[in-house]
Amino acid sequence: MSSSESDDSAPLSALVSGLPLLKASVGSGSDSDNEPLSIRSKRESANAGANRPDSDSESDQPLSGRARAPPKKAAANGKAPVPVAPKRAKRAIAPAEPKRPRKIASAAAATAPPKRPVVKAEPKTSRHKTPSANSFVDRKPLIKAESSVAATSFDGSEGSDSEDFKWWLESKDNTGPKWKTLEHFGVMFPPEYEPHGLPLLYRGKEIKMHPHVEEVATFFAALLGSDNAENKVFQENFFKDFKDLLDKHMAKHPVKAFSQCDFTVIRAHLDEQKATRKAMTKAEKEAAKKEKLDIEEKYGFCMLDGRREKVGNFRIEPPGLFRGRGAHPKTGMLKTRVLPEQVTINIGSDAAIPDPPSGHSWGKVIHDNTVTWLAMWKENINSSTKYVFLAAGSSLKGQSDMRKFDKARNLVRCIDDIRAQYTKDFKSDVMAERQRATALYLIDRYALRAGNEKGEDEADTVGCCSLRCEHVSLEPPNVVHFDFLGKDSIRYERTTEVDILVWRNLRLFQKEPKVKSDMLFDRLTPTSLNSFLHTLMPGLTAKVFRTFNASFVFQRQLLNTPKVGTEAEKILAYNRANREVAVLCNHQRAVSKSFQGAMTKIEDKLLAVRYQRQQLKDHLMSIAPTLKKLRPDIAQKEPGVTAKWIKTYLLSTCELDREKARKKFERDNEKLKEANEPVIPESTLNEQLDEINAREASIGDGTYEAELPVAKNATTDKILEKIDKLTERISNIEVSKIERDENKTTALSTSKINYIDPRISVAWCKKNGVPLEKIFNRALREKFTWAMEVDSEWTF
DNA sequence: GTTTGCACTTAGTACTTATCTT
DNA sequence: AAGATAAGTACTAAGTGCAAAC
Repeated sequence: MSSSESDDSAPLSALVSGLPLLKASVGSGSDSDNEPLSIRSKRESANAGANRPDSDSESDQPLSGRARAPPKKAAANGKAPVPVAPKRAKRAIAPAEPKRPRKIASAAAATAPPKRPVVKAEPKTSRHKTPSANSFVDRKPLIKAESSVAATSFDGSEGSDSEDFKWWLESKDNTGPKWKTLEHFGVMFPPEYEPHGLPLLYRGKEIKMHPHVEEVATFFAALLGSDNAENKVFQENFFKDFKDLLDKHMAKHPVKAFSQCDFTVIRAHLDEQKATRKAMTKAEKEAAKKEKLDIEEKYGFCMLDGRREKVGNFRIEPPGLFRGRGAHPKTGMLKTRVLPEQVTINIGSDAAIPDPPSGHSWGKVIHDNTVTWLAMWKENINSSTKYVFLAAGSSLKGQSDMRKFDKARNLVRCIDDIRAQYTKDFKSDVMAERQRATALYLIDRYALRAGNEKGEDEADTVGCCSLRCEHVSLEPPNVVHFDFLGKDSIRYERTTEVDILVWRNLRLFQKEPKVKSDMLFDRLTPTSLNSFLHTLMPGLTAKVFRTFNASFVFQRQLLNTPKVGTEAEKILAYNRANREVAVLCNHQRAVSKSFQGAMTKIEDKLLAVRYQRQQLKDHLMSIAPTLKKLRPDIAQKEPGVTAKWIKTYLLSTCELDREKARKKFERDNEKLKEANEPVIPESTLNEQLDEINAREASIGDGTYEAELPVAKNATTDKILEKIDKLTERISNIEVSKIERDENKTTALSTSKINYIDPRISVAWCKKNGVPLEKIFNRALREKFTWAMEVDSEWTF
């Protein structure tokens, strides 16, 4: 069980051994490391050597009774016939009305004084000034007046842009209103559906559809060939909604079965449209681009406390088929069109209320400055709320982002105590405490999510608190195998060694009479866990551990950056550190369709270079066999470069060379023609082709003598030099191959955007003289403006 | 204490644009 | 200059966590 045994399994080995704290080659595991690590490694070794009397049998006694307590929620997957109250089912069925008036903009302030000071004006739903009538906007120059869309916009000439405003220099707590004044242009609606009039084929017969029906058929046609369209549940849900529409709008239609529906006519039309769009002229493309920019100029910005700030998702989500992830029971259902009447606008009480689309009115207009959203509507699938927020680079988002990282950074100081606490609680006599401690260990070490309870009408995914016995299998003496679907139905699979007490606890929590579909931590909920965490550090919740560990691991991994090295090498080290974090957080992505092809290409390239090196080695051995003593590598055979491979390779070069010769011939002649000069006769090309053909024949019968990649009379030194060059190329290709393979399923962006404190990266850039643009794209630089001023010595 | 609603963060994917190869 | 590939963006689903309502 020595931790060293996992070192052979590549850079990510530390995870296998169970440590989010990866083994940095710099000061790995030594107490010279940062404070928190040293404590942790001490605990690590203490636990490893712990020779604690096996008291499980004793502690089982008082606990087993509690363990028998029925799980809060039985398996949602229907595997277990445990009687379960359909907890939230009614939520989905229940109509939206009557809604409890939990928050009425004006009344709330009067009746129950909220904790945060709320500045609210009375609703002014009726007051409809047009934005252009607004004095504020009036004073602005009409920019882009020629535009069809935006006659006015917040162009930044008044007030200041958010980027000039260094909010992070002012200390600001999280209490109080989120803004004082707020002006914006509302939301943008998707275009109305334009019927194409093309039929559905039912049992081969054309059926022209009502536009409302046709629209939905077209949604499905667009997905033909995708995984969604192949998914049974998706098909069923789609078809039910589709059929309802058919029944509603088209009397006596023959459509009965999905299997008889053929959407290919519509699909062909969609493909055609796509091709047309692709084939647009440059001017047309420019015009479309400009139109898009104009829209963004108008809706894409708002004025918040007099500053111009970017709005995030100002477009109302268009109708379509709900693409729930994983085994979502509602996937494929029709997501209906959102009308202005369903949209609530949140705006400053003194601001002009944006015009709803003509002939429509807003559902509600409120003036709630305790929230950050500009508009809101309810979506019909899960009746969840959709919001229009400011963009990631805005001051509001930036402030909460900074608070998030500061909180995680706070944990650096508390983590030793917290770990000591939960380690102690592994042995608690109180079942709930033992479960809590064990769960916290998993959250801390493996960056698991809290794991809130989920409904019957959602995909069956879990986090730490909602783990079921079936998700964890144990192997003596202390090996744990996790296998479950987490957020977005991404599989979490990991085999690891844990603290022996954790292992015994997990065994205890799984004990009969529990069955595999029972909750592992039946005495624990995210709420109870979080309220316990609050007692350890203000504001501490389960998710903070993810942020903390991600940033902490990242900073530690960056110690591997070579002190002397090229920029590329440093960036490589940076990306490796990033990847460690991504693996820790289980940030995955689908393997791209082109991956295998690209991989094969790299392998071919690698073999081709190896072949060259083999040729040189062979040559050296023949002209200077004694070199073998000095350079034993010369005698080594290149792996993969077999006689069979060589033959195939050489033959493939013939084909390529023929193609090259033809192309060159054509190109040259075209040029000559243009210059009115005599063209090269076809016979010249034929001579070249004949040569290649002859080569091909000699390869075929084995008489071919391959050309050396060096001059015939090259000295041994020259050849050795060339070999070394090839060796470097080979190792470069191999590294890129490994990188590519490791990145195949790992997404680095999520951790970079959400988990890694940007100040670590900024400090690293300053320290290593790497320009920030090399690691943060424009969006990230905008998002993290608040982090830019730290110096090179800043630490998380 | 439990349930529900709400607000906000986190997440992967589909599409678009920029850059590299050939 | 086109096609391939990588990088970046837009989109929206799916989480967390707080607090009001019951």
